[in-house]
Amino acid sequence: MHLIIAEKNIAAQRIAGFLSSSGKPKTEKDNNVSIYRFDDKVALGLRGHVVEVDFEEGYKNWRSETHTPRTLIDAGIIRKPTEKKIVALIKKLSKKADLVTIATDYDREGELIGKEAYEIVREANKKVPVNRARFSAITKQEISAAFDNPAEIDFDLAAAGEARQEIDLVWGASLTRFISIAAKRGGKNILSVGRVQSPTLAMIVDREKEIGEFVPVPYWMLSIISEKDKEQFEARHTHGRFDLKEEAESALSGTKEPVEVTEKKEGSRTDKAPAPFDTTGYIVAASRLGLSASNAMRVAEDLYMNGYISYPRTDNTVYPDSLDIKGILNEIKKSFRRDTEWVIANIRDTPTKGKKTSTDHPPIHPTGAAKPADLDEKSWKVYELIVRRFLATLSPDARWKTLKYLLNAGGEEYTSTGQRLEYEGYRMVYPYSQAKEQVLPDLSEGEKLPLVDTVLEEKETQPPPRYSQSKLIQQMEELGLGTKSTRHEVIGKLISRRYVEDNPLKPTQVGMAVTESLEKHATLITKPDMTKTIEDHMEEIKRSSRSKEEAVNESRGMLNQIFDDLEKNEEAIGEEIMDRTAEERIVGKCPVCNSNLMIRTTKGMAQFVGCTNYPDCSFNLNLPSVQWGKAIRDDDNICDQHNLHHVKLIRAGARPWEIGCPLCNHIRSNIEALEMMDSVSPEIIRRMHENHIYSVFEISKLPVAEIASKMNFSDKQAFEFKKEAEGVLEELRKRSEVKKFVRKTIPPKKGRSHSKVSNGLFSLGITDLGRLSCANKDSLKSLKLNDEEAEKLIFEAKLIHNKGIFKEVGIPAISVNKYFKAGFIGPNDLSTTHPAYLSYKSGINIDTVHKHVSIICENNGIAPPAGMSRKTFEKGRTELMSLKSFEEEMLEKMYYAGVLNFKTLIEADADRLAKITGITRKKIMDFKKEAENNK
DNA sequence: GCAAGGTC
Repeated sequence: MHLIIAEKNIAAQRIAGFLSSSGKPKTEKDNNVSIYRFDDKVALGLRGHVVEVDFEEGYKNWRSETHTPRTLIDAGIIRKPTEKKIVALIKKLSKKADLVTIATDYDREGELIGKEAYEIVREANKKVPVNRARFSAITKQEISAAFDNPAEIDFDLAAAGEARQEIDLVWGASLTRFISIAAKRGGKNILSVGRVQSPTLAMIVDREKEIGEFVPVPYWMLSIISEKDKEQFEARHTHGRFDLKEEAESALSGTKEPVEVTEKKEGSRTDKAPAPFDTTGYIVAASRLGLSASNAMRVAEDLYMNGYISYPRTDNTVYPDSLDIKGILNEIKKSFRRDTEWVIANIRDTPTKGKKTSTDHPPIHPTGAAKPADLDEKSWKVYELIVRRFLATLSPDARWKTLKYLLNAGGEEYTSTGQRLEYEGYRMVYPYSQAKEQVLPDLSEGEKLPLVDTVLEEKETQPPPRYSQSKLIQQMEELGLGTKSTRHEVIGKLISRRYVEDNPLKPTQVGMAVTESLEKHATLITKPDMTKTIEDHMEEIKRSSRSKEEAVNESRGMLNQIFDDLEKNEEAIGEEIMDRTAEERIVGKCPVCNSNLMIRTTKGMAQFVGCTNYPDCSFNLNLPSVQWGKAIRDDDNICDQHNLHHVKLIRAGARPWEIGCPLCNHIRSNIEALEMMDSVSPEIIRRMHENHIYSVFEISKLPVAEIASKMNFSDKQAFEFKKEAEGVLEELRKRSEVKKFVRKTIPPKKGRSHSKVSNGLFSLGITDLGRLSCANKDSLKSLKLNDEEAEKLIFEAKLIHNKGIFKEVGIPAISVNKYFKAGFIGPNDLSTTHPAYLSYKSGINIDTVHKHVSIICENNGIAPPAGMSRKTFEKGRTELMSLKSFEEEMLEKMYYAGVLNFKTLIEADADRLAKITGITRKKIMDFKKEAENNK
């Protein structure tokens, strides 16, 4: 059997299709991995890398005393499977194989992925021959050729890839750990460092600095408006930019009618049809359609998976000769008939070419016809873009006619340029670039025209713009940072680490602080040059003029030197970062003491804005807890009234929640509770706010004397005011108990949210669990609860409420639970049931039961039943059990009826006892007689 | 818990 291993499932499927004699391989699933069988061959797809590098055992703990971040540099490196099912399947199939062909992508990483598969094959089968098929596109022609002329795995090329992996791991992991620990950050807040991400972040930080340091310089532009045959046109002064206003003004005053045409230049310009799409080119074009880099890649991936376009991750901008361009045109003609026919009729000699050729995949092009109805709106826009780009690369260049006039007005020289599309060319089918026609009237040299207007504009030089995602990706590509598949992910990583934010990209304080620390102490990792060096070394490894070990060890040496410096400065680095990031949490000045107000989080989940002068100043403002998102300062918005930065809560996968000004928010969220206090009026609220008191809670915490002086109250008034606040707090506490209870007890339904039910209860006057526990079932109908739910709500409330009462009088929770379990859920159940029965049912011994019953009775003003010792109780039980034909289960019934020994049996009324216990009167009479005799 | 690189 011949085993064929491709880089991914789809590739395996298509390769099998091209190689099979019938054209229809048999698809099977083995442990959820697809395999394709045909002609005694099996094709199987990997999922890219199926193993990953990691450190050997013993380096898991970040804060280990012995295995510090530095020790990672020389730690042993292992490779461990990440796709266990695929690895197992390869082993299983290898055992039966008599030939294995590695058919991974034709690039360095593909060679490494292939070598990984080779190692797995070898583990299971030492002898089977393994060869390598190389192809640049999965077309019938290339695949057949590759399998007809198989080659060998290039182990040197794979080793080059391994060197890259090991260097990235060692640098990334050791520096990430070091800087995170120095800045005391863990969990989700770690500070990551890497060969690609750190230089990328540095680019964004550098740009931000340039913008910050930019000093705008004013300049002046002068132009005139003239006309011919009522058609106006504009001309600019040939001096261009005037740096001095006086010069511009003197040129303006020198400008006089008539405007004379001194020169006319006509020409033409070729407007080249665009090159085929590689990944970067595609992302840039898609961003003009409003797609972010990661969205663009996701949509393209989806189109690829459905067979509409070719593989979207490619560095190639030159169509390979094997590409069946006519075939593709025929296919897309189904969806773009007119455009395709035009292209076929006007096709250029050879398709356009870009600057980059590579062996991995062809440029992105359509592979199948889609109709708008097959795709969602966004996918269709992208598909159309890719089809039109493909058509454009086969279309003739466009041509523009250009026209330039030189004009003289009173000795001042002006110029006007125009252009007109002479031949549309590729623009017929590719309407995405917005070059505009600029039409000028037809003038001849020597012609004199009127001066309609003059325009003197003051302008300013502009700072460079922040990077957009697509611009950054282009820049990364230029510097060799990342790959076609990872560049957009790197940006995502910087955002999720909170190093950068917004679009265009802006660094945060954390991003800047980390970059500056690294630039100071580990410059190498912040520069694109590191990637270049690694590339050079990889090239040498590939040519076997350097060994992998040599390259990795050289890199380790450099990293060790860096750590000499880092470890010396660990404390300073940590403090620098922590100081800088603290700044990001300051929202403004404390209205009480004018210190800084800062966003803080307690050890639990609570977040608030508090004064940095605490405990001397206790001013603080509540924020929603972390579960709603992490509170961060909104740099762009400041409250007009309180002069504080707005705050927003950010949470992965959710839109930011704009809290607005934290003080306004605090006032807003406390006003309702304040208004529950009878003595609160708008005037009182005004006085409170003046003294920075905003909530009922704050009133309850203030000393009476302070309330009196701040609010201008008498001591008695202040005392009452505080008491009232405490009352409201208690009321609120009970309400929140009810809310919590409702959430726990009743499942939410459409139109009946938890808060609707709670608020409904409040409006019925049911504001605590006690009231709910004795509510009428029917009165809850208005809350859209069915009978069963209303009953449940009341019953559960009773349980909780009564538990509270039991607890209050001093019955321990363990006993209460036993009573509840036995079905005694209220104080009345205890006071009206015989202690013997209570004890029997609950399993609590009689002394204890008696104590509990006495407590309840005392509290209700009832005389407690006579006491009974455990010994007496047990003796009575033995007596009853000794009766002839007395059965165990009768005990329960007797206890229930208050019969617990011979004495009480003899005293009991036989008829009543028979009725309660359901035991026949005759039997009871027998028992009574026997008891009498044995007394 | 860390990188960058594949792929989903």
